[in-house]
Amino acid sequence: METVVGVEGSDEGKFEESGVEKSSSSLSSPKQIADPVVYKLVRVEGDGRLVPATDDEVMEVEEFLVDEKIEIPVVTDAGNVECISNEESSSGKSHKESSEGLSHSENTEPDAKLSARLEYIEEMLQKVKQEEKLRLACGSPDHSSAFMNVDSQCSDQHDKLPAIDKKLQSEIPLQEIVPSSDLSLDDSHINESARIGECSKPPDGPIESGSPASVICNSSKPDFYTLKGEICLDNLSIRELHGLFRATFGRETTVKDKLWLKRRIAMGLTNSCDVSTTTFTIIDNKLVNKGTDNSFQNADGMLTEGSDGEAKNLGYETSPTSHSSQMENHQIVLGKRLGNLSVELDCGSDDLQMEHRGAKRVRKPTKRYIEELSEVESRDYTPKVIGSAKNTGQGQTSPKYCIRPPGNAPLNERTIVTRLDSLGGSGVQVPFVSRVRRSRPRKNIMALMKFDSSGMGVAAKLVQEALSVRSSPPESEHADKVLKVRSASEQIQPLFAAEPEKDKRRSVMSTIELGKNLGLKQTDSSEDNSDDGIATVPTAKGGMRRKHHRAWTLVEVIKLVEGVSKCGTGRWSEIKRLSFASYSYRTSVDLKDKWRNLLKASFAQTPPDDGINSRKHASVPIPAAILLKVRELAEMHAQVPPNLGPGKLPSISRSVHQTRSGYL
DNA sequence: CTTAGGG
DNA sequence: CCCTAAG
Repeated sequence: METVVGVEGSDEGKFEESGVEKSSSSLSSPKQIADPVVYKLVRVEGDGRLVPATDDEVMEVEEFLVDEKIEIPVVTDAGNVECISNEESSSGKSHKESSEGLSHSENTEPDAKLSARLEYIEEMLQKVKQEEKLRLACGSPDHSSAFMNVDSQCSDQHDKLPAIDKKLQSEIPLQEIVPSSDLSLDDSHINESARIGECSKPPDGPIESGSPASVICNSSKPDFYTLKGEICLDNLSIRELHGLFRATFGRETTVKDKLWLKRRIAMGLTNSCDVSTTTFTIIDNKLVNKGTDNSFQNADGMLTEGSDGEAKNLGYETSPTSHSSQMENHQIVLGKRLGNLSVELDCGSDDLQMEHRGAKRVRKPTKRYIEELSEVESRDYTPKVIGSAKNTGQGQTSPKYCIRPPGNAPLNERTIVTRLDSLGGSGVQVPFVSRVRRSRPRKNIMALMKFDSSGMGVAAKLVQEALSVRSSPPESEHADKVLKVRSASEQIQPLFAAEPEKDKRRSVMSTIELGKNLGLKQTDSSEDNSDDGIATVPTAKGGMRRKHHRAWTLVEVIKLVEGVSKCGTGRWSEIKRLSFASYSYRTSVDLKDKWRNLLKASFAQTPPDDGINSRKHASVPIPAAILLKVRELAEMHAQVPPNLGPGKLPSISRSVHQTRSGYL
């Protein structure tokens, strides 16, 4: 015992010296609550997070440390050595176990060795640092982390939580929904823990409850959380509770109900405990390479034989990277879980919750037509809600938004796309449905896909940033050009990844047909744009207008004329097939429209100008020749089928006459 | 589906 | 360009 005490003291001193104050500071500063809780659960906190709370425990640890010391050297450097370490640990463990017994309980051998301690300390320091880093990176308040640590420690030391967790898990593996959180503390806790357990599973991988840890857990009892939650929180004032709440959940709460606060906080704590426990467990069983993440884990290891090996590894040298990553994930997960929890539980009105819900409900099943009529609706209307994206939080450990798993079909993609609505300036995310050409998917589909992909990229960005940045519609063209290259390849799957930066260009597909086609027209290089620059322009007022407008290039016009001359007017589909096969965009309708315009233009021009194609105001100057041709064709066709247009003909004929006269 | 016409 | 209505 004495030895132990001495050890503790030394540890403390060391920690302080090293400047690992963080743990202590966090603990002390954030909440008074911590003290009570800590005391009960983790007494060691004050000393150092890592140090076991109880003397007995400490002793145990020391023992472990010794072992570690001995064994560690072997395992040391490998970050991945988990397995090895484990084995070793197990071997070492066996010794300890024999002496200690399986349960971490206080089987202590007063062998404390400084060297072991030192190592341990070092490890701790590293961890702490990493934690700090993470925290900073995440921007999460120290408190939370402190909490987590505390929790973890507590849980670890007592092993009660883990036990609960395990139990719950085994019992209610898939229960996600908390029926009623309000019922009783116990119930809520249970539910929560169960849920958490489940949640934790996916990210980390299948958890098995056969590990030593589980055994330990079983031995322990579930009263822990109750104690923690109720007792600790009981003493706090509302204000303190609020603070605690904030620390725990990272947000403010307006609720003044002490009970509620307590409950929630308790839950949060429990959760965190659970999480940590779970992680730990997982590690034991699965040996995730990440190595143990948190100091508490180390503590665990020390205490429990199971984690022993891991602790060792860490103590010696864990690869920082894996370490950090793990931690990050861990934290994130926790946060998410908390968030979910809060959402589910939400007794009061929290912004977060509101947001979530709001997002979910946004979608409106409106019909397309209706949509058109009412712009507002159009925006909101979305077949598939993106809400899913938001929801993703649950199972997903990944910090980023996972919009959707990549393998989805194009449709899905489209669905997924989210657009930040410029509306109101508030960065509301609205699912964006690209308006595809209803009529012709054919080749256009490709274009669409591409479009979607681009759009998606934007969307993704938006989502991530949640800023009011809107895709610049006008630039679409430019973008198109830029993308051109990519567009060619693009036709296939945009494959928007969950990754925010979707911009990444896909490897080029063999599909450069477009390029070939383009090759046909030498005239317009600009025209060759294989991709259609479809961009939807969100008009503040009218809703989104497709900016699809693709300027007709001269080549196109020429082709059109040619086609018309060949096939005649009205056989647009034919023309399209013949002359515009290469152009995916430009539907027969488009051709027709263009022709109409051309006709109009030619006629309009003709009178004033003698066929001088002065008309250059348009970006694309149409050569007189073309106009002439158009006129000619118009005339011809008009004349050819006299039946058709008695009404129409007159005008044409007249124009023709004029033209002719002028021409001739 | 394609064509023709209106917005 | 988009959207629809007709054949």
